[in-house]
Amino acid sequence: MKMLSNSCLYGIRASLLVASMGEEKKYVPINQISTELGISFYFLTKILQKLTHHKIMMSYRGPNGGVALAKPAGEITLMDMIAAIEPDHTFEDCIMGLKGCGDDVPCPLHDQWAKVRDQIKAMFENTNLAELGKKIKEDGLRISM
Amino acid sequence: MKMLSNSCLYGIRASLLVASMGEEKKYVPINQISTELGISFYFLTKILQKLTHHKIMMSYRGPNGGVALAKPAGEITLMDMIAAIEPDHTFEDCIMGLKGCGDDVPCPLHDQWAKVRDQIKAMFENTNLAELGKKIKEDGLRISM
DNA sequence: TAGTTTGCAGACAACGTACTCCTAAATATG
DNA sequence: CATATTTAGGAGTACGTTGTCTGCAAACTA
Repeated sequence: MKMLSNSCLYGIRASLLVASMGEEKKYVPINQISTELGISFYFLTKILQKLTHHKIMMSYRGPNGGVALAKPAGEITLMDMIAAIEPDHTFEDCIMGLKGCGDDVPCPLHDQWAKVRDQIKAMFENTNLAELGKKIKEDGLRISM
Repeated sequence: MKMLSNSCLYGIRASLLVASMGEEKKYVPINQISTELGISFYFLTKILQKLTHHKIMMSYRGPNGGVALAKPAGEITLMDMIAAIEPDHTFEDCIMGLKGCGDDVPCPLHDQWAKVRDQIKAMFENTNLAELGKKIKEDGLRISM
């Protein structure tokens, strides 16, 4: 069950890696990120460009250049990332794909689905990069394969 | 947020329509289903073929032919439909797309996501066509656009 | 038997996502 | 200024899903 596109997943994992690098090294080269995460350099470049366009990251060209978070990690939610990378992604759709489905004219699964859907939405809205980064460091979790 | 492919959605809605037609008219022509639901006839034909191959539906050619449920609607769950139409669909994947993520080596979102994921899975496993069809009839809900 | 209705099967086109490659622009360093 | 490094941006490829079309097989009807 694929909730998010690969682009989105790659963007989140890359941001998490940058966030976990700490402050000492301001810009992280995309080449290094792609190598550590096992993601195509060319593809990752495109995705991170979207993030810089949306002011979630900032970039710098030339030697010692790369990308860095444009805001504190605690102020970047997963929902921000999704909105930047997959702008058409919505969390309102009917699970049966019916156009007019809603609280007033619900489809047969509407009530059950709306509850679950809202949980997912809340999960993305309430999780920020700092929180995730902390878990990665403290619990020894990983964002690479 | 698209949980199921269009093929799956079309298959479910078509089955629901057939189920709601009652017993008097044994076979329902695909042409009629596609017209009522606003789905491409050619495409729907392909999808329903998958269902007949999986013995969820049965078909009959020639005049007064069409498709019909091969079992009582109460014995066909949404999960059965998904398995037949989208055989590669799994409900185990990590939401971050990480390969080895699981209860033992969880990704930062694993615990939250596993709970939601299991709810979705249960929803598909515990809902059958009879139940949905009943709601459609009694509550005046619709499966067309 | 001939013609009509219906599903079956295979090929094909259109589209979006994923991914690759190449050139240009910016920046640092000698 | 020349060269190396690194992102930016546009073009192009690969593949799966969606959707279309055509010919064929089965079944009914006259």
